Amino acid sequence: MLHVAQVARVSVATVSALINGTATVSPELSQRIEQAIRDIGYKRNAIARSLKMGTTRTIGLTVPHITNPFFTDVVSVIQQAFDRAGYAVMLCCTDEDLNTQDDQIRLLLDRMVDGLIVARVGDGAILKRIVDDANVPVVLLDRVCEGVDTDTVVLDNQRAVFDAITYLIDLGHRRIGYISGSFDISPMHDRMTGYREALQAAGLPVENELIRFGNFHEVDGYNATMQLLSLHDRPSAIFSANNPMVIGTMKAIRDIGLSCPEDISVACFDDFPWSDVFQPQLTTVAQPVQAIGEQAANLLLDRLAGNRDAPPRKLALKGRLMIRNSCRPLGPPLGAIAQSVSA
Amino acid sequence: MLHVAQVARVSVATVSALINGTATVSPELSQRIEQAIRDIGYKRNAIARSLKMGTTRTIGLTVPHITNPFFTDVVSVIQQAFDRAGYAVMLCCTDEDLNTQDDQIRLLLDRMVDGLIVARVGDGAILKRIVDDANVPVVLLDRVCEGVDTDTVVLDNQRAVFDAITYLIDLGHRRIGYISGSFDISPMHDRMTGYREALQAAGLPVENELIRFGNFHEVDGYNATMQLLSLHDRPSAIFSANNPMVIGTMKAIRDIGLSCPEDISVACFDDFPWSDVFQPQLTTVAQPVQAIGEQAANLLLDRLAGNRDAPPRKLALKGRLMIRNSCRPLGPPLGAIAQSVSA
DNA sequence: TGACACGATCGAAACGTTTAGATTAGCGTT
DNA sequence: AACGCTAATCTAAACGTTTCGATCGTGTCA
Repeated sequence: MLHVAQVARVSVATVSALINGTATVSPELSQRIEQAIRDIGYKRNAIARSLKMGTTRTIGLTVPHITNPFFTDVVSVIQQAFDRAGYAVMLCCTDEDLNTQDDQIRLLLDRMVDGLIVARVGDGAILKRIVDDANVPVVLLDRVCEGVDTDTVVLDNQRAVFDAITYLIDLGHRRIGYISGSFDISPMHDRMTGYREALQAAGLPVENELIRFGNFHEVDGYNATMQLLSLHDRPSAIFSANNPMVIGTMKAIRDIGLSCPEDISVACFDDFPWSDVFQPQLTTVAQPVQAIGEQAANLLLDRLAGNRDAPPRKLALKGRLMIRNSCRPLGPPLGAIAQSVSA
Repeated sequence: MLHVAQVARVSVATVSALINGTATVSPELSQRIEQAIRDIGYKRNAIARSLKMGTTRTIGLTVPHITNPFFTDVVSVIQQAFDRAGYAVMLCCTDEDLNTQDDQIRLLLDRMVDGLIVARVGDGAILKRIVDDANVPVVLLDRVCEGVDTDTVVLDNQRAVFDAITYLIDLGHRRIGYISGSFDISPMHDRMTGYREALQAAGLPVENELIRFGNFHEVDGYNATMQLLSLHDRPSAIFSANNPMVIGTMKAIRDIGLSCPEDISVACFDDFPWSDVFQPQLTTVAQPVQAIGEQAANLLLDRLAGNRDAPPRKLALKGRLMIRNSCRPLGPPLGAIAQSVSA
């Protein structure tokens, strides 16, 4: 900028005024400056600007795993929204790990992001401290957090799973296996509650041997399913609390020589683009990813626009049960059904 | 930092020296400073540091679409690699659009990223200018670019498609539909060449009516497939040049009342996690995503570590044909085969 | 005892912006 | 002709670091 000013024979202040439109500058000088900018190929240094202005026009986004299609979609929507608003997005993956997440958030705050969208954080206390320390607006995604009073976008997880399990019960299933993610984050807790309540509402027992825990990955779903399928009295249906784990479930079913839905029904949380193209077409709980991403972005953009003092806003969205053909009604001999379907 | 210095009754220079270990500071002062840092809750301002140092420890990464599972995986690998090295990653999605990509790269350069990984850029000239202007190391991914002489990681696209098409020919297919992405990026060009050469090597004609173009999205695959299937003499197999489009292909096949592989065989570029769990299990060309991501990250990290003057390195990796059951041999009546397979 | 090296600490300039406040010139009013 | 007003421009301080060179004891050696 100094260089531009010298070439245009003006002061840096005038150059700055022209670039930012913060003051009127005469036509002659404007032209000289613009010419100099073009000649030199000058680009404003955003770092210096950030230092002076105290704002980076960058936000931080942390998700557990970008390969989970739910988060992939949400990241995509959020990225687009901030792109439109002229913000850059720094993306971090926490790998479902608390320490990693902690590090990531610190990394982002060190870089002076203007705001933070955090999906699925583990520990309320740490987050709370971080949020309080750095005076930066935070939006929590897919997670409520005790003691952290900030904008939040979540799904009504409990209700969604309640509906899905009730659907299975209505089909005639009595022993329904449930594969949960680790319990220290609220969605997993709520989903499990939905499972229990659906069983109880139908007068069915909640049996611990039917409940397994995994760490969200495919391999965890695989192992959990293997355990469920080798039970003395194995379940007739399995519900997986997230998407990567259901891949493991399907692989385990295949490896053990069973098939879905003939031998065992499967449903899971989170829809994905392929679900209605391949067989079996998985019955899923679809989250409104577009809305979730947009709402989260809007909440943060609103804070960034200056609306700092509004009370925390908590948005709860509804999931939708996408009924396909991976769950079969219990009762009639299977052969007949399969025939008539494939005809 | 000034505040810390005042509280510890030392100069800012000493605080800086202690924090960075750039000079020895006596035990007493060290202790006073550390205490002050703790008391105040001081965090070094990375922006100010970046301004002074001329380095942000941040890299820019642009991909066409993060929802394409190939790019999702690559992004994930790259993110992890840079995370380990203490770099943050700014992610941009170009939406397969040239102007968008241009804007994104400018945005990233304005923010003084230390390096850039660009996947699938469209126009060589623009990129070249940008790369030359900003004196920043660039790694090209999934794309060679005429006139831009920089580190590159690509797949041997031509060979990979050649092998896939040859596989279909060996199965007895003679009329093989091909759905390409738009032609102005090198992978699409090379893949098409692989298609043509495989046909020619087998003495088969290259028929234009069997070749369709789309813009990488599901809907494009859908439309292209609809056209192919309504041909007077429709193809017995379809190869889709990318992954999202093949979803459209499968949906079109379903909507038109056909089934795969019974009525039509399907194969595509890019593997995805679900491909061997659901039916039909899609035959795909799998890219070594892990290796691609790691190599790209390593190339850039090496430049960032100071190795600026080494000549551009071009890495070409090999794809792998994952043969599953979405392509059937032509000839014998289908019933018998399906029976024996499902038994 | 003086010269000198060395280790610890500090002062101040620099990175490239923004911006408050000072300065200047031009112009109409009285 | 003196005055004040406005618009255009400039000067210089600030943002929070890093780092070069200066300063100041202190101990060592001749």
